[in-house]
Amino acid sequence: MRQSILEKAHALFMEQGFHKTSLRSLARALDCSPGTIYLYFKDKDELWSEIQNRAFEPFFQQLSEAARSEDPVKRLRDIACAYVDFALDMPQHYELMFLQQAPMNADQNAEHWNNGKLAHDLLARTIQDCLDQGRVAPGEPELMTFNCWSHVHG
Amino acid sequence: MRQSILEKAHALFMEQGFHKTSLRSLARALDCSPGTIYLYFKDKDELWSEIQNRAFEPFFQQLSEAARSEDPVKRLRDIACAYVDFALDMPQHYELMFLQQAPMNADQNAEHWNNGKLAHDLLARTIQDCLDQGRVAPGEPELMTFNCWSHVHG
DNA sequence: CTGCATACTGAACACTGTTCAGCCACCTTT
DNA sequence: AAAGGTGGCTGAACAGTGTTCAGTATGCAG
Repeated sequence: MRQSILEKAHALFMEQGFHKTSLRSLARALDCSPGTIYLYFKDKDELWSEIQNRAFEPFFQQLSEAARSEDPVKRLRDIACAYVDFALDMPQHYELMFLQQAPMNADQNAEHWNNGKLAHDLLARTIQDCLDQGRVAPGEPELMTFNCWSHVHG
Repeated sequence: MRQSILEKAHALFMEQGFHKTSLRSLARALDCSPGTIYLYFKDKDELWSEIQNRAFEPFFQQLSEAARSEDPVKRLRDIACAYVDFALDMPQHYELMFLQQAPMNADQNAEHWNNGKLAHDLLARTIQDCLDQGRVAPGEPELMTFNCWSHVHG
């Protein structure tokens, strides 16, 4: 049941966005009552977080597969390419991850952010390596991570 | 009246965000009925757009004042500085403009986007000038505009 | 005093997320 | 076979939302 809720919700969120998808219509699409959803997710937000977090999983996987090279600079470049490839190859996933502006307010710093954080850490680590080897101009690592992130993202 | 709606809405949106601010509570804060708001704005979204667009006004002004230099490269740098200064000096405004993720879905390509577009154009023009003078590595102008934007933004 | 705009009201509609008493099928235990 | 739990699910109910619209008040022309 939990699984089928996740799948239907994924589909509906994707095609209608977060706010225009009501739990009632989701329940109707699943042939169950609205209350049922609350047996598996405490919130609409929690359901959303779960789905969004799952969307990050293949993303993170693709990024880490790309980051195999020994040379940290090349690794950085590979990650960037993987990032863009992912965004272009699976636009639905990408949209789900980022463009869908939704709650986020509640738990931007919460534990649900797993896979997103993993990806961020991967990038941060690579950059740190570059710095350690003196391969790029030195600077505040966290700041550079963000810079790279938003640079590729834009 | 229209003006006082805008002001109160601005305040409430800012301190509570878009979704947690109901038109009813806004009406209560203004000592008027919910219907009154609909005499001046056709939508909650339109009210929001209006406010967000107004928030861009001083931003654009600060940016264009910074962009006085003859040298396009220096101009580019000045714009970037002005951008960051604005974000740091007036964090409420900045938050209202960007971090508040709200409708946007409806009319991302609509006419309301005036001041935001002005700022974007200013940046695009400056970059074009840099290119024309061969002062930076050549590339797709629109893409570079976005790159710069997100780079400074991040 | 009458007519006519204008500015506003507030009840009503069709939704929303969320809760909770109660139901029903299943699995012990007696 | 009867009694008692127990977990999964229901659907009515609550409090709130954005939005609409018939109706009211106010002030200004003729």
